[in-house]
Amino acid sequence: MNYKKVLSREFYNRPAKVVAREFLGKILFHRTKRGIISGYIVETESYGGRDDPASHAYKKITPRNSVMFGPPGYAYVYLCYGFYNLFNVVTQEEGVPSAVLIRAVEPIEGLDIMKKNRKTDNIYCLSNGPGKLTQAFMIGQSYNKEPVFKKGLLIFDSNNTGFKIVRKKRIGIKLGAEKLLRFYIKGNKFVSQK
DNA sequence: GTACTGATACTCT
DNA sequence: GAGTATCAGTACT
Repeated sequence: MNYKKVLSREFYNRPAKVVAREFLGKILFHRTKRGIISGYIVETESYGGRDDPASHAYKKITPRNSVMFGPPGYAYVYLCYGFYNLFNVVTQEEGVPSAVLIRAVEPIEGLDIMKKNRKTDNIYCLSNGPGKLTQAFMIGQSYNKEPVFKKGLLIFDSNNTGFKIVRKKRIGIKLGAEKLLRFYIKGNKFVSQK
């Protein structure tokens, strides 16, 4: 597998919905002690801004959501329902709360590691959901507030562009659910929901 | 195939 | 104390 360049800080310094859209087809990459894990990003959701009631940063800054107010290109890992970590990347300039949730990934490398992490041999169940992909990729709380443009957890550019993008409603939220801020690759089998 | 439920722990009020 | 950006398992049709 050839990896092109790592996405720069500037890539993230744009509105979340733009980054969310451009994330599709890019490569999530994690260098771990057990080997390299990587996959194409096939599904994302955009959060943030003062006008988005579904965003954690909608009301005000708190210790938990403070990363979203920080500079772009940093990870925001959040524990949901007690045991699932959700992986976001902060976008837009410092002071503007916004982030992109990575919802699903198509595995490229590290299939064996993912299968062990997820305790299944079904490749379609390894990373087709936000909680699942953090398990498969071994992304935990320790990555919260860590940059994704250096070190071991990275997002690479790719020339995987031959696909159509579908825009849909976001999933699992109550407020702001009507906004079309979920993006996924049309026809991809690793998308969590159609 | 769809519908409902319980597990679980952390954050903010 | 209430709510939560989920998932897997079970019970149905």
